[in-house]
Amino acid sequence: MSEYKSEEEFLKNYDSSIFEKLSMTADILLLSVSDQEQTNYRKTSTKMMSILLAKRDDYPYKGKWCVPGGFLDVKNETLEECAKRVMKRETNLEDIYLEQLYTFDGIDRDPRMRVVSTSYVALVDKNKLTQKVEHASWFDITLIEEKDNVVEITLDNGEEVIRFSIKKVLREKTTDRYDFEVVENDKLAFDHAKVILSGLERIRNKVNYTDIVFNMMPEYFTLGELQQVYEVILNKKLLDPAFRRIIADKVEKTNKMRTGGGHRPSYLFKYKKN
Amino acid sequence: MSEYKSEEEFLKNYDSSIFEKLSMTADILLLSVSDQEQTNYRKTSTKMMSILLAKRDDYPYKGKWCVPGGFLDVKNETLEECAKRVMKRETNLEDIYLEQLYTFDGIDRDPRMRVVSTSYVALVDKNKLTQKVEHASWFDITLIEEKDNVVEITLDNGEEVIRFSIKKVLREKTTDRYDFEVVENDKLAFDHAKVILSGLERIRNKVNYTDIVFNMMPEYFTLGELQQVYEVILNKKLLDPAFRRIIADKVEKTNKMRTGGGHRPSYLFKYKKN
DNA sequence: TCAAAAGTGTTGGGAGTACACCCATGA
DNA sequence: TCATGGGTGTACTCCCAACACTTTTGA
Repeated sequence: MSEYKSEEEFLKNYDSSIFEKLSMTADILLLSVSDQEQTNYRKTSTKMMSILLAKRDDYPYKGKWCVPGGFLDVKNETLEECAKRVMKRETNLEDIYLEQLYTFDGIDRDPRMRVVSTSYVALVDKNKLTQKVEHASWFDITLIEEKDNVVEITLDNGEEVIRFSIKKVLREKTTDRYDFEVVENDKLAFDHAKVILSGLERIRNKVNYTDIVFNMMPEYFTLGELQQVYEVILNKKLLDPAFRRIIADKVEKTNKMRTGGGHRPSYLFKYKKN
Repeated sequence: MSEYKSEEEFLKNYDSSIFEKLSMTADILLLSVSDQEQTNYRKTSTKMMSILLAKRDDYPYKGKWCVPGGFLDVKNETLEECAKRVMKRETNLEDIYLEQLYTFDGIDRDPRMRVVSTSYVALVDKNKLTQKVEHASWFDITLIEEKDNVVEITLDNGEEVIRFSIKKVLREKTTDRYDFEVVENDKLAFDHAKVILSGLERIRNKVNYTDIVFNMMPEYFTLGELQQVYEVILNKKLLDPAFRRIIADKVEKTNKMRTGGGHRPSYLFKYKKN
């Protein structure tokens, strides 16, 4: 910032290229957990991660899907306020978990002008969603990590399937950071393939040392349901006794029970706020 | 982003308030570890974290200190390229550790116009710095966490002392996130007090589960020196045997030794790249 | 009756904590 | 000589993985 040594010099440069057609967007990676229908009356429904995507019908990305976002109103809002406004518009929800993810840019990100995008991750309990969202739809996420650092992601909303793969290239050894290179992607606009993977990894990393999952849970839940959410985020099966011990002091047993599952009923728990 | 349903509508809004006087900067939190002189010939020099600040002599922050930064050249560079350019300008260093920290904004951040700033943390081994930097100076950092979630930070470059304090207000329980409220600050421009604390916390969090410290180390170092760097970042004393076991497989013993310390000489180690 | 899930107890290994101890140096 | 830091061994604690086991339900 010390480029401008005086007010005069600053004003002289005021209309130079730093102001030229720059705009910002806040993009929201809205994640939740969905229930898959089960045929066997005994089985509990399995869960999947899901993401809200919006279908674009504007030039130049007509027909492509993207993470919901909106342009920053430069005069009137902060980036986070912008993110909340987009959330409200897309889901009619307020006061949900929102966390800044990363600021993505790239000179050719948008062919129309220079756009820098700050992305946010939002987590919701899908049951809270009442209104049917227009031009948007929830996609179930399947994520497969292959051995050569290639990640295959499949998004499925029941009607359309989006597939893309990303190669993780080691960028820096000391902190184990990777650059994401999109290998294949035909249906996602912008660099949203990268945004999605970043967000999923962020949540996965936070699961083990925070209580972040409770933002995706309803008020009352069984320990089995909670465990399933952990499992779907971590993408691996957990052992029941270990899991129960670990989350024991994070939850509070209620006297409510869930019956009707063709098996022993389970107590409902809620998040202990201490 | 689905605000613009068609190209026409998009173009109609092209010159609306989203383009009005928006600019971005990349700000660099350049951190290192300094050696304090020791009077006793036996004692090893103690270390402190240190930060590079630039003195502003431009309106409206004349006389204040700030984290070095520069405006994004909208047409020609990415934010990260901008950060690297600033690094090069301030320190003449290239290829050092650089990590995006957070995108700070706030409508009134800069009184002249709307500026959104993406901050980066850079780590260096101070010995690599050859050139004397103009208008900039290294400050030793003292950080005291008080019990009521107030953090006192003192920056000292030998001539001038900058003191500020920040209150950490719980923003969100599940992931233990805090908002920073600057309680007191007279000598730092913009919101750089917050930027500094964010960066210090980021590094501290990463110390335990990454090899990030090695970015601040010279090629050869003793285990005592390495331990001191861990201690100064974590702000607590570590036990020797435990520390040695933990970092044992991250370092490689060389046959070089450091003598002349008034005590048993120590082997020099280097980072094991595996 | 029995498959499925709820829920508990026990054991062992690996990681970190704490402490005790010896080694080598140079003013 | 001795304060100072370099360096190692060991015993203890705690957490978590793994496994075995019992309980309860509804078609």
